[in-house]
Parts: sequence; C-alpha cells; structure tokens
Amino acid sequence: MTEAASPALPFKSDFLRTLQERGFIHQVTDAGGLDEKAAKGRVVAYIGFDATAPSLHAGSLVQIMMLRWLQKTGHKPIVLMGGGTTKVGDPSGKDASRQLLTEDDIKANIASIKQAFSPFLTFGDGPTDAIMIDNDAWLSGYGYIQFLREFGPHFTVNRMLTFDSVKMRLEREQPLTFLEFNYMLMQAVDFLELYQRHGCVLQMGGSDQWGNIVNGVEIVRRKSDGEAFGLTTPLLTTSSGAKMGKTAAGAVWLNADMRSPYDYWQFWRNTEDADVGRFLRLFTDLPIPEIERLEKLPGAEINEAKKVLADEATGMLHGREAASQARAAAEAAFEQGRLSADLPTVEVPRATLESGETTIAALAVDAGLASSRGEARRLAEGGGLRLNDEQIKDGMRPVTVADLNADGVLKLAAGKKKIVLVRPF
RNA sequence: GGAGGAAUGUCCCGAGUGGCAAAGGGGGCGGACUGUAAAUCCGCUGCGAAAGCUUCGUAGGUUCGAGUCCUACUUCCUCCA
Repeated sequence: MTEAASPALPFKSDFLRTLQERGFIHQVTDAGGLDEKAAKGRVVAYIGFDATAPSLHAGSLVQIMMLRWLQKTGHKPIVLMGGGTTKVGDPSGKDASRQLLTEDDIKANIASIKQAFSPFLTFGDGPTDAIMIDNDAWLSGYGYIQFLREFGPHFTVNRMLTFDSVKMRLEREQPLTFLEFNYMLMQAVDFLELYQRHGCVLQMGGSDQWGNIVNGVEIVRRKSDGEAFGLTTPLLTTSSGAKMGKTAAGAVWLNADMRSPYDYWQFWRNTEDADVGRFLRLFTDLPIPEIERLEKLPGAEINEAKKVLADEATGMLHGREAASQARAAAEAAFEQGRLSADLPTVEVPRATLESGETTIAALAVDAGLASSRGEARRLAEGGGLRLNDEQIKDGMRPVTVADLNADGVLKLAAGKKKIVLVRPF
C-alpha cells in the first residue's frame, strides 16, 4: 500500500505541475507513477459528488476546479453523481449519521446540482470531453449476496477499522451504523466500475476522502490487476480557521436561485487578506505571475486583488455580465454610498406601508435580515439597523410610504454588509 | 437477557440545589477600531408591542411550584451473559 507520498517537486506532466503550483495537492498515492502516466498520454479521472443538497457549495469548488484543470491539461474528466451512494450516506468527516434522503429527493438534488458543472467543463463525446455518470446505474443493480461475494473478500474489517472515518466514530463513542460502514465499499466499487467501463485510473477528492479513495485504488488492483491512483486536496479553511463555503447566511451555494450572483460576488470580496493568494490560485484561471503580483499588493490595496478574485470567481460561474453587475452594485453601495437596482430586492405589498401598521422590525424580518421580530429589535437596539442610511434604534418605529425615497424604495441595512431594497408593489 | 450510565436553551459543548427563561464556553449576529480584512475590546443571542406564552428525549404522576422527585416508554453508551 502506498502511503501519502509527499509530491516529488518537479513534475513532468502539465496536469500535476499545474495542480501543484496552484495548491490543489494534499496527498497522492503514487505521485511519480501518476506523473509518468499523465506526461505520456491522456488520463481519465473522476470525482464523486453526493447529492445531499439541491446545490453544491463553495466547498466543492476546489474539486470542480481540479476537474477543470484536468481537462485543460488534456485529460478526460468524469463527474460522478452519487445517486447510489447518497442512498447510504458517507460517514467521512461526520460525527453523526445524516438523515437518509428519499430516492425522490436524491433525484431532484442531482437534477439541480448538474447545472453547476457546465460553466466549468466542456461536456461531449470527444476524447477529452467531460462526461457525467450516476453511480446508481450499477450500485442499485447488485443483489446483496452478489455484492458481498464479489467484493467482500477483498476488504478486511481489521483494516476498515483503521480508517479515520471509522476510527473517529469509535473513539468518540458515536454510533456508526452498519449501513454507513458499507459506504467505503460502495465508493471503492465505483472506482472499479469506472476503471472497467471508461478506463478511469485516477480518483480525486477532498482530504476526508482519502480512505475511500485508497480502497478504490486497491480494489482496482485486486480485481482488475490495473494501475490506479488517488489524489486528495487539502481541507479548505479560511486563515482564521472557519470552514470554507459556509457563512452566517448559510452555505455559499453555487446555484443562482439559492445564492444570487451579487451575494456570491460579495462572498469572495470579503475574503480575508491572508487567503487572497491561495484563493486566486484555487478558484481562478489567472496565470501565476499575475496572482503573485496581486497577492503582494500592500495594505488596503489588497482589496483590489479581492475584487479581481470576486470578478473571476463570479464570472466563471454566473458569467462576466453578472459579475460586473454585481461589482457595480457593490461598489456603488460601499464605496459611493449610492443605491443600485442590482442590490437584493424584496417586494412588499404597498398596502402594508399605507396602513401605517408596519414596524421596522417587522420589515427587517420580511426582508430576510432577521429571523424574528425580537431579533430585529435587538439588532436595532444594538445600533445595527439602518433605514435609508439612518440608524434606527427603536425597532417599533413605524414605517410608512413617507419613508420611501425618491426612487420609491426603502433601503434597509443590517450591519454594514447586508443591504436590501424594499420595493412596494 | 442482566447491571450501570446518559439525553439540557431545536447550531454545538456544557453546569444545574424543588422557585429557572435556566451558569459558563464555542459558534453566530451587531457595535467600536480599520480597508466591505484579520486581531482586539464591548453588547446581543427562545417567541411576543406588552400582559404573557413556550423550552431541558417522550408520555403520565407527586407537589402551591419540577430540568431537578416517582412511573412507563424511546434512543445511545459501558460492562456482564
């Protein structure tokens, strides 16, 4: 078994060299062998995505970008949708089992997740075109006894118990169900199936997938006598330790209907100073010298680099136009104190304002700035609520049509960053 | 099957004597300072305009009053068989 080989530095293949200099590589099963193979010819590689939510979030972006570089350096990406594996649920990195999703939920999630890939990869039938496959295609076809006889002999429980995902549960005395215990076998079988069907020799994933990936590499060797590789990316956290892709407002979803381009742009714009260079390498296509220039910008000028990051990341996902609109809206709001029609907007019945019975706290709830009126009131008392740029400390202050500005809208802000336009209809 | 232990503010951890809207953290949100950054400091963190209402695994019971006592049930952990 090949352990976490520290990557040999001068890679010959464009693929590994690019991943290396951009910070994608955490562990590789056999860096030299993979480099050799990638330098010689076309490699088919895959990454699996489980369908636990209706959209992927920024945390998955590292994986998507890695497939993008794979394709750009002349190889073939396979996007594996986990329609089958999601039915079981991956215990990796979790200290409690997730609630099981219904098959309908999973199907709906897959349909919704799919959209996110097309901006990043070129799909088609060509030799380096990306393809998308659902592992439900083979996993659901196995009978229980058949599956056990076919793959069971290749896994020892002794060894399975040594994997982090399992060990963690046992050490913390958290239950690990037999169902979840089987997950790693299923993922291993995925690799084998893809190897046999598509000549796929490389599985990539996040560092929490190392155990699962290694199992796949081994099963390919044992069942097919084939040569297979695994590669993981570092676990992404911000410099201050927060998990990537999560913010107060929830996950940073990639689907536009779950997180607007404006909010997406803002997410990247608010990157911590210390992360700018790392993120530019991981989440944009910008050439390294350009990134090196940007990350060295002194003091407040680093903000320019953050805008570039936001432009590039948003542009790649939502398109250039959406990105520049988002940028314009944000610059207007934050740098010039002006309003922009591109700010997030909430519509409220005109009658609500005319009745004079609405309070600013209630409005803040309607606008999604607070989850209850009490919370909105506390926000106001703490000085965090603004109506048309004026701080309102009394959450019970009524809001009427008289508060509409010249454009016929209300500008409501919670804190400095969350701004919403309230428009009567 | 037997013995013991555990479930607390619906984000997490975690104290809790019969008078508790319930200590303390973490996280989160807001404010100050800055640069829409980090670090730091301060405030807030069940619902309600209020009276008040609803919270401590579930369902009953004792009590003027129950997170705290009793009974049953559920789930989990540890040990024995």
